[in-house]
Order: sequence, then C-alpha cells, then structure tokens
Amino acid sequence: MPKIGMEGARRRALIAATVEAIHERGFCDATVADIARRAGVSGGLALHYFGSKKALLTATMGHLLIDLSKELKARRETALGPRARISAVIGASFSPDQFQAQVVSAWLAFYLQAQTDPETQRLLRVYHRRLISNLTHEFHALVTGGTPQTGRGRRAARRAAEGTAALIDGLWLQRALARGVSDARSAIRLVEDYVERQVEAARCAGDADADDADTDSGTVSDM
Amino acid sequence: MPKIGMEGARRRALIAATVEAIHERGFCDATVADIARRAGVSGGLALHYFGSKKALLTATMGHLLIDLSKELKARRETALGPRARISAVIGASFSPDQFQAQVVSAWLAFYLQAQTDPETQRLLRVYHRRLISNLTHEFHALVTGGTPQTGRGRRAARRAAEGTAALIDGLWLQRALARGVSDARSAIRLVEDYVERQVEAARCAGDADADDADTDSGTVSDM
DNA sequence: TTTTATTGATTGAGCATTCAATAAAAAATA
DNA sequence: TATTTTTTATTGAATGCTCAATCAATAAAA
Repeated sequence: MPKIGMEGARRRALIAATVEAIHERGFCDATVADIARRAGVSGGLALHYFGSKKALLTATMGHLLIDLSKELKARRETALGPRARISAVIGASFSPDQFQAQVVSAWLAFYLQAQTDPETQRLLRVYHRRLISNLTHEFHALVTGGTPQTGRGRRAARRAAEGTAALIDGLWLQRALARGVSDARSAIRLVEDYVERQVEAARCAGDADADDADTDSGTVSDM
Repeated sequence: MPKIGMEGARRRALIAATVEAIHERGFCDATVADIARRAGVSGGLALHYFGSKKALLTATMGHLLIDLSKELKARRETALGPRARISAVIGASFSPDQFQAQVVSAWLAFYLQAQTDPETQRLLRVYHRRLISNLTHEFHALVTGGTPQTGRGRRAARRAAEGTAALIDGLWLQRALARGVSDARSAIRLVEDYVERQVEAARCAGDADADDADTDSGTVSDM
C-alpha cells in the first residue's frame, strides 16, 4: 500500500533503525533484514533507497555527525562569550539526545570502522579537528581577554582543548560500559571542573609559559 | 610436519594474529581463515585449539586484559608512594606495548562487543572498577597524607580518579583516529597535568569540601 | 498509463564449523 | 636395536547456513 512521498520518512526510519540495531544486535550482527524490519519495511526497500549496506551505514554515521553539529550550533548561538561557548560544547556532548546508550554504541562502531574505512576516518577526523580548533580558540580568548594575539599561550590553549575533548570522549566510553543510567550531570561537572582549572592555571602562568618547549609536536591528534 | 608441544606457541600466535586482523581487516571482516593464515596455520587448527571463533575472540580480550594488568603491576611495584603509583597507572596506559594502533583497535572492538555480549561486559567492568578503586585510594592517600580517614574528601578523590581514567580512555580514542604517530609523551603530560591540578585543588580545599552534596550518586560508572 | 513504492523469492558468495586423512614424534613392544 | 602402537599436530576438502544484492511482479497514486 504505497503512499506518495515516502522516501524521506523511510530514509529517516531506516537510519534510526540502524542505530537501534547496532546497539541491540551488535555492529557485525546487524543485518539489512533486521534493520529493515525495525523500520517496518522489507530488506529490499532498504537497499532500494540506499544502494548497499555500506551506504546505509555511511549515511547513518553522517546523520550522527549532523545531529551533533546541529545541537552544538544551537547552543553556541545562544552563548555569550568564550566561557559560555565552551560550556555549550560540553552541554551538547551530554545532551539527552546525544548521551544515549544507543547513540554511544553507534559512535563506537564508527570509530572502529574508521580504522579500516578511509572515508569514515576522514569524516571523523574533520569533525574532531574542527572541535579542537573551536575549543582552542575559545580557551585562548578566555585567557588573553581583549588583548591582541600574544602568540604565546596558544599552545596552552590547544592543550586545554585537547584535554577537554579527550575527557568528553572518555566519559562517552565509560557510558558504553555503564549498566544503569550513568549520569550526564556528573559528567558535565567533571568536564566543567577541568575547564575551570585549566583556565585558572593559564591565568596564573600569565605570559611566562615558555617552559615546555622541549618537544616540537606537542599535540596528540595533529596530522 | 608436526613438532611436539606446539599448543602454547600456536595459541599465542593465534591471539596475536587476531589483534592484527582486527586492526587491519576490521572486527567484522576478520575471518577465522584470515587469522589462521597470519598465524601461519590452517583455519581448522585455530578451531581445534579454541573451539569456536567466539572463544578465540574472548581469549584475545582476556589476553589484552592480562597484558595490561601485568604492565600495571610491574610499574606499581617499583613505585614509591601514592603519587608515583598514579604515575605508574598513566605510564602503563601509554607504554609502547599498550599504546599501539593495533592494540587500541582491539580494545575498541571489545568495548563495542561488550554492548551485546554480557561476558565481555563483565570482564571490562571488573577491570575498570578495580582501576577506579585503585586510583581513588591513591588520590585519597595523597591528599590526606598520614592522617587517619577523614571520610570527607573521599568523594573528591573518586572524582579525580574517574577524571583520570576518562582522560586516559579519551586519549586512547584519539589515538584510534590519529593517522601518524600520535605521541605517547604528550598524552602522558596531559594526564599528569590533570593529576597535579586535582591534587592542588583538593589540598587547597582542605577539609571544607561539603559543597557539592546535591546529588547522591555522584559517580559516572558505578553500578 | 506512467511514475513511485514495495515486496518476496532467488541467487550466489563467503564463512564457521566438521571431519576424515596424514604425518611426525613418542612410547611400547619384540 | 628394530618394529609396532599410540599420541599429538595438522591439513584441506566438504557441509550447510547466513546474508547482501538482484529482480520480476504488484499495487497504489498521478
């Protein structure tokens, strides 16, 4: 009983079903037929719209990225000042929509897939780099205030940004391990706490921070 | 051309090959035949020794846990005092043997499998709980020194422990994403830095730290 | 009657698992 | 020592199942 204009709805349902299937059956055992059943359609239709299983998985990952980016954008736009924008990142990461067992499972699966699939790797890397770049900028602005670019302290800001991002990722991983409801609030507090201490430390250090120039790379995830 | 007493060597080779295959082919595409080939034996032999593919994967995860535990134990035993024991945990996590792309991939795969396999979940959880428990103890000892149990500050120590563990996990995740050689040294510095600031903060706060008693759970990964 | 939506059967490949056969080493026996 | 028997190690072919992908058929809407 086909109605017209179903494509959009089907695509959305199939993507949601993919996330669900990955969480409940595991990434390897999530079959096209299973995903389609969860979306209330036949396996044939899933492949009709997406072309292949791989394409469906890629589309699902793209959707996760878009969802998170939207959440982030919305919160950043209402935030006043760099400190609030850092909190926006944290808040978005642990928002009810994102910090869900199903979503976390799917993210994990895609991190794993990125090990072997170059396209997945590229997408994740672009996102991660943008996030680090944003956070670095906010940290830097937070410490130097209205002062023009010091050029120094940029490294400290970058380290703070990487620490913040790593902390968020780590808390997501722990979420994947937690049986019951692992609290978003305490996760947020933990990261906010980290941010506070980083800012304090940077402010105390002032511009006399040329003491860790032993290694040139300095960053964890640079390329 | 069978030699006698091969079982041990074969088992070890097959487990190493499993890690390698997961990294290079992906968790889903790592077939028994492929793993066996990397270990230089036939697929039949792999199943002869391990019984099933699932059992081989479980054995591999067990081995990863044992390896990390050994490294940890060795470093803890030569460490003097709580602060050095915390560094031992950090050092072990980023030791050349552990902080390897292949090993990280395998860990990721097992975190994912833990979502659907209760036994895997149990093993990971036990390990994680022990780690948090150890770190909490060390942080607490570090702040209170020889002072008898204050009962207070335990929560702060636990939060510091969870933050440290999350930070380590997050840096592992970033490693999974990094193309080139992501530096262990800078990762270590990042975590050590975090530890230092946590200790400082706890010392400054002293025993007047009854200000965050709003939520009773407080922990991220408790069960 | 053309387009859009949808299904269910079919196909063909890939894979875990089984098993009978083989061959070297070790043990037992002559 | 020489020969047979048992044990251990190992393979490669055969089996049967699952699953992604294809496709012809169908049915509602335009």
